[in-house]
Amino acid sequence: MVFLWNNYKMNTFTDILREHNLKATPQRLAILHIISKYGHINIDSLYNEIKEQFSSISLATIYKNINSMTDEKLLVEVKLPNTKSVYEIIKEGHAHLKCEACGDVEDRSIDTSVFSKISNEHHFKVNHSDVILSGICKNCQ
Amino acid sequence: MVFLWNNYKMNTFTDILREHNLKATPQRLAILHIISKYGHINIDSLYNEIKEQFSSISLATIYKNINSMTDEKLLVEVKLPNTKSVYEIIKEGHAHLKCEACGDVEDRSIDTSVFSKISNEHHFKVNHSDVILSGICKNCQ
DNA sequence: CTGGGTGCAAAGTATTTGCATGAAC
DNA sequence: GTTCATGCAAATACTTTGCACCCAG
Repeated sequence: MVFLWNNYKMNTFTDILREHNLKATPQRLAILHIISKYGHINIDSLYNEIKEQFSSISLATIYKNINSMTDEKLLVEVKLPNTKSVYEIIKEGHAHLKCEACGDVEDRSIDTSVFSKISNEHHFKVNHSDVILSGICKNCQ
Repeated sequence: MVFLWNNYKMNTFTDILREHNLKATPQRLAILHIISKYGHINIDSLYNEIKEQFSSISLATIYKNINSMTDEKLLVEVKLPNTKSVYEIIKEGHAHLKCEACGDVEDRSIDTSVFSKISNEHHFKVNHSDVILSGICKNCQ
């Protein structure tokens, strides 16, 4: 699914924001657009990219919005080893493959049966899983 | 394996530090002792606990040591959702179960075949895995 | 119109750095 | 004796907050 900077998708993000009790401001739409363009992004890169459209946007606005969207479960923070966190639009169960050479992060679907197994064996009710595999990607090998 | 504050174990940590090109200072031995006592700990708790033995220890010393021991692959940082990172002595493949109610973090061994599968299918050479399952632990249910 | 959002500047937190002294080996 | 570690204070980096103004609904 590719998100484009057009009316159809802007309306989609508008709707999504409203469903999450957030007003659809141009800054928020731009944040969502950029995140969906890259899949996941860190605060600094997001700030740099969004400044091209909103030259006077404040870093505080970025932080406030990332936090409110995260609180409303629209975004999720992915904490990565040896790098800054990235943020992405929430979606279900996938692993992150982080290349230690080029820094690139890919999403991969994952068989979650291991987790339900742990869940059952240890009577631990799993609500959310974070799986990050660090290594060397295909291109860098 | 239980680590105790006795000569045997202190010598062990002394050796481990030297094997990692680090001098075995009392502060470092205390840090390792405390980490092994709890399994994993965040910077603030570590600082508070270590002050009981070294009342004048500096936070900078904690940071420097955690960083050097992490650089030398003696410790590893575990980044957790919605909480500060904890540090633990490096050991192989285990998942972290983090209780969203009481905040406790448990280690569980994990079947890594899923990861080798991803590895093979996507030609990604996995060096390290971080698996964090967030949910509700047995006691808090 | 009303409530929430934005941008700025300032305040907080967290982490790192420089340097003189001191300890490990 | 050398080299590296410690502890302090200062610097830097990162994130949040307060407030006046503004815009989405």
